[in-house]
Amino acid sequence: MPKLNSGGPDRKVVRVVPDVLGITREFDYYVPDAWCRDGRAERLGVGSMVRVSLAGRRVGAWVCALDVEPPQGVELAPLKTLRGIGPDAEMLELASWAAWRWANSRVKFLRAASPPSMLAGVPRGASREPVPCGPADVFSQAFELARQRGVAVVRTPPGSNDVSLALEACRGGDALLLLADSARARRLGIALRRAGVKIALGAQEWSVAASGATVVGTRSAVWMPMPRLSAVVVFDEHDESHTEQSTPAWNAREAALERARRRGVPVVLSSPVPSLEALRCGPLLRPDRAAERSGWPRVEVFDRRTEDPARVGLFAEGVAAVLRGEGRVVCVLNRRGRSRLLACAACGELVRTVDGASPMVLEDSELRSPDGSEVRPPLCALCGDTRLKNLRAGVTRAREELEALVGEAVDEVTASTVAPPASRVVIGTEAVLHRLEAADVVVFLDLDQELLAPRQRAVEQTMALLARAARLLGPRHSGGCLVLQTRQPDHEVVRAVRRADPSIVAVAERDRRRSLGIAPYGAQVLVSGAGAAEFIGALGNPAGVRVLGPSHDRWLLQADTREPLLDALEATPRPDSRLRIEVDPLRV
DNA sequence: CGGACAAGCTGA
DNA sequence: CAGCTTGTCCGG
Repeated sequence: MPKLNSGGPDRKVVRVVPDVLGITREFDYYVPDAWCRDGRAERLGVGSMVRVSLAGRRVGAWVCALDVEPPQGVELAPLKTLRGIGPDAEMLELASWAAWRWANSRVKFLRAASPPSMLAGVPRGASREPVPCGPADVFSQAFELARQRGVAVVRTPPGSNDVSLALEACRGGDALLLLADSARARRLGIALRRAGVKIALGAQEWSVAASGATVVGTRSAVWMPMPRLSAVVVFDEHDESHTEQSTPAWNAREAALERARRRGVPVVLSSPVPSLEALRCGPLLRPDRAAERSGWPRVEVFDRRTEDPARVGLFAEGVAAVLRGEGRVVCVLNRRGRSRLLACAACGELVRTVDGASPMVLEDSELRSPDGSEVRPPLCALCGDTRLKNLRAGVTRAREELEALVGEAVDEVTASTVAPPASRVVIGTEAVLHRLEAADVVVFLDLDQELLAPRQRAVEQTMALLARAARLLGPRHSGGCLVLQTRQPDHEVVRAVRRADPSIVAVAERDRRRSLGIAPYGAQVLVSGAGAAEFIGALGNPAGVRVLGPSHDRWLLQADTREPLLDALEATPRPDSRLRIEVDPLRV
């Protein structure tokens, strides 16, 4: 049978994915005869990166299949250039899955899985060095469980050592170690290298990873090649840094879980405050009560309701004594957004919705909830007094007050600050907790702002913030102190850190989210952008999917399970205008 | 994505 | 009906 379409008899034909956003199809090209003579055909394989001519222009492409049967009646073109090696078959498939999972282009994930600069080939991998065995502890138990069940969650006190868990993961093969920030990844990488583990640290060492190594890095490391992958650890799995902030807003924990499932290797998720998502994946291992307690700092709570309402300022009575002591003091005041917080000037009660979950603000002489569903006259729900006081003050104002209070210079740290703070006492937004390594006292000047933030995940985000503060403070015996200024001293978050028992929050949150049908007990997708209306129209009303909105030009899709929702998104044609689809949004 | 081409609008 | 805009299709 003559092959009219293959450019000649017995020509090798490969299938490629063009590196062009907006093209989802695959195309076939034949391998030029010259490549067969000079050995390039030998090097060509699934995952090779090439250049091809497509619709008259040169574009990059990934080879996704060899020796394919092209469709009849199509005149094939030759491959133009062999550029180097790229994502292997495993990662090509994972990228396809990720495209579905986060309702976005496969090309974006293939780019993430490609080397940062072209590589001709993979260096021969050295044989594995033996990794020293640690003592049988909670970490080895975690891996034993994970090997049986696929996934295990281990609750580690804040600031616990990454190295012993990492070494446990490296036993018996190459581990994928994902951390929430690059400084910590670098530190762990260096420690492992010292311990004799062959590692690839970050994307720059893509070729090392491809030759077989333990991979240490932040979220993007989940796309690194790992021919001998044997275990996965996600450190601080609850941390929002594991989620990419721009679209596609993929999450490294979820990607790692899927990658491990496909490879049949165990995953250990570690965190001082495990997410509900993690807790649903596998059994939880906890350190004993005494060990966990010793990992959290001492907590001091200032109940702001008990103060003279007429004189209540940013700093509680008595907190000054804590601030004037020795050592580094960090004050946290998140100033994000413009939302105000009102309290009764007579009794100190916060002005909030009936369910107590959100603050209400004064608009047109009426109190309104953030979603506008609740409106009432401007009086205190508890004592009926009409005098309401705005509790908000910005970081800059607070810094001046703080300087007056402690009688020394105070530096301010926000997300845009570059210079490291030099003063003993520092004030800032939560960015300050990311900027500093250690502190003796951390004061949350307005914990209620965090707890009452109009976000679905406000409670777990506050808990994560406190865990980060606890890391700065070090274990209990080091003498650090976590100070909380709040009008909700009985809130589950406050009880949880006081008792060093994150389960208190997990249980309360689990019940709340179950009853609301939100993640991880329900799937949510946020659709926005100029093309959103058109897209929602084209989506129609798929079975099991609830379409809410628009509110602020955004639609919220909800379903009991993720799969039918994602399948519906995949099947819906994209409009030409801008469209942002966020699966499992962190803020709704 | 970006080029090709078809269908639709405008002004003489 | 040339000359232009807008829309739809398709690429190997």
